[in-house]
Amino acid sequence: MARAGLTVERVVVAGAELADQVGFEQVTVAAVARGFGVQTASLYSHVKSSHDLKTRIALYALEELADLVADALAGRAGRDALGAFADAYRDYAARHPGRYDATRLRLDAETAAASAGVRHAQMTRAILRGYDLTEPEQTHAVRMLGSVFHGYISLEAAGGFSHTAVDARQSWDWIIDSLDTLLRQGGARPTA
Amino acid sequence: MARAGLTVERVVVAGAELADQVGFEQVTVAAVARGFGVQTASLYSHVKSSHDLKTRIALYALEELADLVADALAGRAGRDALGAFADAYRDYAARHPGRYDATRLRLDAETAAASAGVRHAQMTRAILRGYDLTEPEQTHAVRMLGSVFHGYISLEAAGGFSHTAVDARQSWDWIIDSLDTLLRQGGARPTA
DNA sequence: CCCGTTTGCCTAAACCGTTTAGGTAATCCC
DNA sequence: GGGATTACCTAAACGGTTTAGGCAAACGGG
Repeated sequence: MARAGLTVERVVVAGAELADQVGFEQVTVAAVARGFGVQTASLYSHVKSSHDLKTRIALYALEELADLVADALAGRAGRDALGAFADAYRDYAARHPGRYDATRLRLDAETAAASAGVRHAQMTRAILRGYDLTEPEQTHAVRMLGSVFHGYISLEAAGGFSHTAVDARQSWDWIIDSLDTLLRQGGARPTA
Repeated sequence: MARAGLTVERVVVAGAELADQVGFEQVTVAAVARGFGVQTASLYSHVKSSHDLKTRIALYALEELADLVADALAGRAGRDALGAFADAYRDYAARHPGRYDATRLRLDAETAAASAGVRHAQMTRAILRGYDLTEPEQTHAVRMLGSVFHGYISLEAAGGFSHTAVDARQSWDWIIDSLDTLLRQGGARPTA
């Protein structure tokens, strides 16, 4: 019986590719097994469960994305860094929709703490260091940036912006410019 | 054989309640049937498929939320309206997590066009009329507001903000204040 | 009020994905 | 070359989905 040469890594990568093709939701132990021409039960030597498989795909995508973002950020600061940061996320979501979805899988606290999610948060804070914000404000700003990018990308992926004539790219740029403006003046703080 | 008196509406409402209890993902034709003490197959006279059930729950939640938002908005304008609008969403998500999740179900174009999603967009535009924005800017701003609220609520629900000491409510208020400030000055348009 | 129609719910059965248990054969290491 | 490990298998239970076909309750008209 010729072996397919499965390993956890190969299974996870195959799962990630499958996610991009058919959607993260549709990634199933059985479907991945079919891709390898192998019995479903055979994969259970490599992954504990369907949920385990999905979690591993999520962690993999999180790493991959963090690497790309780190690259995009190298040597940039201010509005330039903010734009590169945002574009890295948006590009990844466009190129790898399934993996990007995986990225949003709810992880339990300890798994999350050990994941590349931490690097994402660090990079966001690094960008904000280019602006002049007090401590609680910086946290608010981290949350705001996460919300905007995350929200925009989901809504765009869900087709939420395709009904209007205005180009999504223009809105994206306008939003980034606005955030930059806002952060430069220290956020809400203006009517002081 | 005593009839349970099922109708599409009762099935959908039961599905929505179940979603709030166990999560939208876990809503299944079989589970709803169990709730009625009825055979699974019986529900298929009322709902075409599992996907059809979920779509109907989504449309129901979208209507309900639009009604609440409309109420919250009545007689308000400016920062006041913006805050009430945002809080209506956040409250709904907190009170009915399953239904809020349903709200984000990917709908095909025609279903979306016939849904209460249209009212949501109209209300967002109504708020923005209180600020002085040119036409393309208004569309950008609609997208930005949608992104922020949507993104923030998802991230908060996913537990993304629970690792830091800073209170989520404070961030929320800071973000709304910031958006208000930003919109009052016309968005990105600063260095003119 | 009774008969025909509609409709609400049923049983049966096929299909698919998940998961566990236990087995066999290929490969690795000494 | 032999013993341990690894990769993959078969078998089987379980649960959700969905279709087909049936019976009985409710309903409306004569």
